[in-house]
Amino acid sequence: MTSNLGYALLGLLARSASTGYDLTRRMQRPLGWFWTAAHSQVYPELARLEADGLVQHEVIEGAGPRPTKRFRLTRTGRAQLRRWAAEPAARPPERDPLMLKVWSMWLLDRDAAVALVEATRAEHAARLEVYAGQSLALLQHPEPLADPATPQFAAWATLRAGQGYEQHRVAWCDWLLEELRRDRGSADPPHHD
Amino acid sequence: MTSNLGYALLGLLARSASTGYDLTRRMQRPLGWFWTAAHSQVYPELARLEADGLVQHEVIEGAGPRPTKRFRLTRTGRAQLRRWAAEPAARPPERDPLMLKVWSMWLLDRDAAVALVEATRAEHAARLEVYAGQSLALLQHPEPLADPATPQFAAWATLRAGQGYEQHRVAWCDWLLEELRRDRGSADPPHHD
DNA sequence: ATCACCATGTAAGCTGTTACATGATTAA
DNA sequence: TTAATCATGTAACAGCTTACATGGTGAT
Repeated sequence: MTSNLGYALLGLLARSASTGYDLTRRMQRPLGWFWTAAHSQVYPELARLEADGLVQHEVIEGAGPRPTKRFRLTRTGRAQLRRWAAEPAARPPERDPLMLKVWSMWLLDRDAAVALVEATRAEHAARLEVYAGQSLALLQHPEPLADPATPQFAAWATLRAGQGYEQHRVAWCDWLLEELRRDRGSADPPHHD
Repeated sequence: MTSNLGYALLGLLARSASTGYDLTRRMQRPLGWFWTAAHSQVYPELARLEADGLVQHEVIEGAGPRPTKRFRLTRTGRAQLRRWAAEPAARPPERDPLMLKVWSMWLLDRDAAVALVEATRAEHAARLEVYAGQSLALLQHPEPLADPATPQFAAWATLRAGQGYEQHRVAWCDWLLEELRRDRGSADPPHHD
């Protein structure tokens, strides 16, 4: 019954115990490259995980107006995380807002289409640079990257996937720009409103 | 105020007028490769679009127990679709269940990890074949593919993106499998529960 | 003095999924 | 006669986003 968000939190807690606040921060990067959550989602989910016996908290001294809780994985939680990680992942229903726009791109004149694709390309290229920095940081300690049983290896694998994705998007943008620019004949859109 | 789903429907109606039922079917393929919706979402959305003056319906003869409605784009709807298509697309918060599993893959023994990645690779390779078939179908009429002002060109561009994406995923799986298999020393997972 | 950071929660609203509901026509 | 297809809707629920709410400590 545990949700994807729940497993994201378990995955963070398997690395180290944290407060809800800290988990929210750790969700931003690098986990946030492929799964995000706001704190308003994190706190109720932690309560659910605790009700299911997958995590436990102890109250520690902290700065907030309410008691500060440090959560850690239980043995049950760790076992369930392992079981879930081994099951094949369900393909998510892809929802790509850019492709939705491209789907209706035939209504645009060439300049508008080119501008859209160029803006997209720039965003993906920028993300690639962020990943390159992250990559350098990981390569500072290359030993664990060779061992699939380390969390560093897992982070490395997801980063590689992110880089591959961005490279594919940049290449696609370049292809599309070439196609759009090759077309010199029909600069007019099909209908003007 | 129109949602992505609304623009998906407008994008379909810009190609041809349809009933809600037919729009639901047309959402499956090829639009469904990057945006899906169930009929329970389509009907209320069509009502909203009509309230906003972006689509209009006429009642036609049909098979259902209720009046059958054929929807078409209004001039306002077409103009709004064009405006929206030209604006840069917001990057969606990426949510990739596979990467979530990979993030916790360091808890698995090598065989389980390999099995997971192999299953993933097979799925992406299968999708590539589907796209290849779609590609052949589009290439039966190659003329409009050279003209960015045709809906065929737009469909072609999204298909190209889909192919690039699947290729990148397959390549990433192959890289990861190699990494996992190269590691012969630490076949044991870090903790057994 | 004001802002950022630590820290935890609730509430309202939107999007999307699954299930419920109806009923005619056509093909196996 | 049984199932698939055409055809349209509602309801319940899950997940996520945005906003509301509180209050202490340390830096500028």
